[in-house]
Amino acid sequence: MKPLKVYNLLLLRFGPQGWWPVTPAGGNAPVYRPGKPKPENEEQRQEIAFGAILTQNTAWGNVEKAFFALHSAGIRDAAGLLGTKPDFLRKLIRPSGYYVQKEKKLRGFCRYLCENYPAGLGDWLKKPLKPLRQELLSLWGVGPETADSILLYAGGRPVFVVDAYTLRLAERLGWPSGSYEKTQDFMAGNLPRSVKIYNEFHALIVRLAKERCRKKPDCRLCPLAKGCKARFAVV
DNA sequence: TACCAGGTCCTCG
DNA sequence: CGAGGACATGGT
Repeated sequence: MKPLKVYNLLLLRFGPQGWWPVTPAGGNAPVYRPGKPKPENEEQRQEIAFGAILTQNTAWGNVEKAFFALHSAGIRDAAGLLGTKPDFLRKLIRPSGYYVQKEKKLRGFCRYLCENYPAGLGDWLKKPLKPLRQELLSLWGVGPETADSILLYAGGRPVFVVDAYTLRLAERLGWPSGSYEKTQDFMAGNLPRSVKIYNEFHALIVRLAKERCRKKPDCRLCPLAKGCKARFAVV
């Protein structure tokens, strides 16, 4: 089964997912927003970048708790974050796990942003794609998935995001799955170069992986069962 | 209780 | 390179 077919089946079954969730003006928790695929302002772009770091190998619900604490403390952007002391910031983001590492990652990202792109993340993310991605990857704590999530969801750049779910699905469907890059190249090579599709597809894969294509897959009612190698698996 | 979650870094061989 | 371990909280 080809990627575009899978995309259409998932979209048919689940509908638009409204990624990436961001906190509305005045709110204190991120919400999904189907129909509005772009961040509306600089604050939201930065929140997406923070979320991309905080959600590393972590359940999103725990990231939401961290955002709630950050927002309750009045921290909504890089400048605010840089105004905190390490110990205090660690406490705020503690529910998201790996809080000693993540405090460093967030602060490092914010420091780099403020020092090199005072006009903001939106400005930074307009640079030419290839070197821009390399620049993100050069930051400590920003790996391929985090960089690509920032590029796609905060920057609206055409980069397909691969995650653990995508690799698992690729494996089960018989797509290239050995490494991040192999799966990413395959997806990019078999889909229109569309930010809309990259955005929605990744979100739909996460939805499918949580609902059906778990580590122990439950293939009953899976919209992809018909063309999948693992189709006989049941909880 | 044990396993898992929208990874990344470091160290070895 | 690539495999293996460390990093950590909260939900089921």
